[in-house]
Amino acid sequence: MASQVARKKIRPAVRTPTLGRGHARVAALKAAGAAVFAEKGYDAATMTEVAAKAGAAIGSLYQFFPTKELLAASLHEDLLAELSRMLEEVRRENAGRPLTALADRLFAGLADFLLRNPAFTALADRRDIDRKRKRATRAQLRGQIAALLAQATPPLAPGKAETVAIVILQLMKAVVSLNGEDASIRETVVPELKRMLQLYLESVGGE
Amino acid sequence: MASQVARKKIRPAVRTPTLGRGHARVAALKAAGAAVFAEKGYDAATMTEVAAKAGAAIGSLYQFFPTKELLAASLHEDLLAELSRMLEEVRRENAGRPLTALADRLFAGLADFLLRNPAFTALADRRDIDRKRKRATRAQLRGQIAALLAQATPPLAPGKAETVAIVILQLMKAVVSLNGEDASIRETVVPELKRMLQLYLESVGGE
Amino acid sequence: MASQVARKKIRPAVRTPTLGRGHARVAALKAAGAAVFAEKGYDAATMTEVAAKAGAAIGSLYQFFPTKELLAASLHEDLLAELSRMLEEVRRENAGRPLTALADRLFAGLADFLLRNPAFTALADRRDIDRKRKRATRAQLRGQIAALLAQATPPLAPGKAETVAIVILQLMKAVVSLNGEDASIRETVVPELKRMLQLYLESVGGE
Amino acid sequence: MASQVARKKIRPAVRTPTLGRGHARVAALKAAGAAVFAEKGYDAATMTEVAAKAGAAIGSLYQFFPTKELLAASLHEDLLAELSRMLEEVRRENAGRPLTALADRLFAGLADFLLRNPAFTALADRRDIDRKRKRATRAQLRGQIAALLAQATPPLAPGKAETVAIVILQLMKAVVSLNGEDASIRETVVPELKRMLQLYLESVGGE
DNA sequence: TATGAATGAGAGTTCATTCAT
DNA sequence: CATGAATGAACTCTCATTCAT
Repeated sequence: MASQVARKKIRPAVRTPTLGRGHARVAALKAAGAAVFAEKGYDAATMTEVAAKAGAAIGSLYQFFPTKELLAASLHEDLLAELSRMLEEVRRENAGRPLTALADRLFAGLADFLLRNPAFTALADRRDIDRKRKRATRAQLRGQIAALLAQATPPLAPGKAETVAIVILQLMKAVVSLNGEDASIRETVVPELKRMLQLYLESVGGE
Repeated sequence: MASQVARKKIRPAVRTPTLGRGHARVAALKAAGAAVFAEKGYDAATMTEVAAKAGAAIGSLYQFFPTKELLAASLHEDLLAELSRMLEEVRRENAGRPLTALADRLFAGLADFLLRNPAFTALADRRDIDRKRKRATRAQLRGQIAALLAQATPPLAPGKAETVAIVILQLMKAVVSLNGEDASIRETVVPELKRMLQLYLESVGGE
Repeated sequence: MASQVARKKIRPAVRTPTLGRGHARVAALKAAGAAVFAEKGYDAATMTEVAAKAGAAIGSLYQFFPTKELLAASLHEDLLAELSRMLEEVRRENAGRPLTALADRLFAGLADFLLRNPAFTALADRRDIDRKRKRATRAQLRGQIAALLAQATPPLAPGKAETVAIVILQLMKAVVSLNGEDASIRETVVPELKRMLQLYLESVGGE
Repeated sequence: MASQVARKKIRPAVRTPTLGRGHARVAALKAAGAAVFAEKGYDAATMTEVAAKAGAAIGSLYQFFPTKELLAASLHEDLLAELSRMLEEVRRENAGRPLTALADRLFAGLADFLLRNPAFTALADRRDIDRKRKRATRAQLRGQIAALLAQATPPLAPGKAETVAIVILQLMKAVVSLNGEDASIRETVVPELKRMLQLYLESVGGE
């Protein structure tokens, strides 16, 4: 066969299946990937384990995701899109409400999303992704949240909205990271974080 | 990479050198380890690279740290000890001051420590360390901070102090994670996080 | 890459299509195969790439050529046949002419053929084909060329003709291999090789 | 361990052993590499087979030759150097002799070298090496042979010497390629090729 | 018959760890 | 103790080939 050597690498891309059965496969592979990445983190995750968990042969996995990196990227994109949809929905349903109410809803939505998709955290925190991509991704997320916050009544100034978006995102990470703790700690601290945010927002919104 | 298997596991203990020369060696190895772990993360770090960066032979590294895991643990312990010393110092020098002042000083100290010791974050966040060890470590850190906060004037209730300690720690992580961002973002958001904390502490301390 | 193993080996035979459509398919596949083999060599060539270049599905390629080996063999045969036709034509049109004129014509014909069919070289040089097949193929080619040379005026002795055929063939390879070189080199050296051959033939023919 | 992923690839280089026993290993590995490359060609050769033939573990092979490519390159360089030494020796010992004698000696030396080092042919003919490297290598070889020829009595004009060098080299390839043939063929044709060269050189030298 | 998904042996390569010198 | 060579399991990825649709 062709040299096993690293060949030209013509920028391989995720292959979209053309046949029906392929779609199910791809879905299973993605699910398995998400599970493994979530459990072990990107580095410690193994393509072999992903394939096994999906009940597929290793070659099948590679048919659709030509590299581990691409599998991760694809997963990340999917999750990002879902998150984006969720944010848009929150925006639609809560436009015009006061800032604190907005933040409450947003907080709940984010927490729900992150808890249901632990792979997102694992993939977003990777230290070895393209700086640009990382930056772009964050900018998009922040932008969307800022836009959401800007629709409060009274409205937040755009610059302020961006800052507040970042603050909220950071608090979200805190909430998520508390997930590894005892329930008693979680149940004590999470409400405090929320309360802290509310205090902060009141001070911000009243400006 | 899915942990390269540890072939055998007899004798798991960091060897403490007896001679002065040994101490220098160990120090160099630790410094190199910290640098590499900080730069690449635990998984992607390589024992070979650590040894090389320390100007030592790979065998020499293993003489003192029989396992990658043990090197990380040793490093982590060292940093924890240093952090502990720092916290104790803050406590000594600020006992009796109001809560907000305490928090300010603590915040500054923590930020300084974490920025000077990026390896700490890399090692503390590892997903694959002994759950127990992790828990114990956190408990110790939180306890120390809680003790510090309990010495405010007026004093915080012990239970409350523990909660606040966690909140502060989480905010610290946020500050640290903002380090990868543009300076402009950092300079806008970090003060806001501080302000948020102050608002929170005022509400807590006034109880 | 150390031949990817042929899993099973039942039914090894090129399927000949019955319909017109099939013929077009096969032709496209062969053309693609020739192109890929010529560009990358047998080992580095990929069945997938061949199919892609032919605009066919991989399954379609295997329908007609159950093995990479068989595709190569089929191609090789085709080219050999074409070469044979060409030699026959040269023989017909030049019978009775002096040896040097014959050689000139032969040289031109061979060069033209090899330059138009780079796959021939790629396939003929394979180190891993059946020794017997290789030998037989060469014998045929040499025989045909010897027969051609034997028709010169004055005629060459049969044994001598065989030897001269080999010499000519070797010189042809040289000409072909010079194709990767700068034009200036090619244009200087190729005429010299021809001149050398003429000198040699004069010495041979005058015996 | 560190990501199994293709990392930065900091231009790895062949490692020279520092300890005595390493030298023996490296020699064995090179010998095995030469044997396998010669037998199967670069593509079909396997690092595993090379290691096995050297009686070494695969990791040992990679300790000194971080890639298959580098092993091949190192081997090629060695052989080139040996060839170069041989040519220099021929030059030293035959300066001033007539062109035909020179060529005779050169021919014998080259044939001997190539027959003793079949890996050279396998490695020099690789289709996938850097065009520049290939060109440079050939230029060097030709230059050295041309220099040798220029020392004939009477001397060859430099431009002509370069051309003749190429002609000789091409004839050498022919000789080598005849090695796969029956002894009877080889013994008939090789002398003819030599005779052809002599005729050519007489015509060239007499200009 | 055409299509493309599925398969899995095998290739190149890495790195934690051991051990002779 | 120091050194660096030796080891080999495990990893990512490829591709000839098969087979369900």
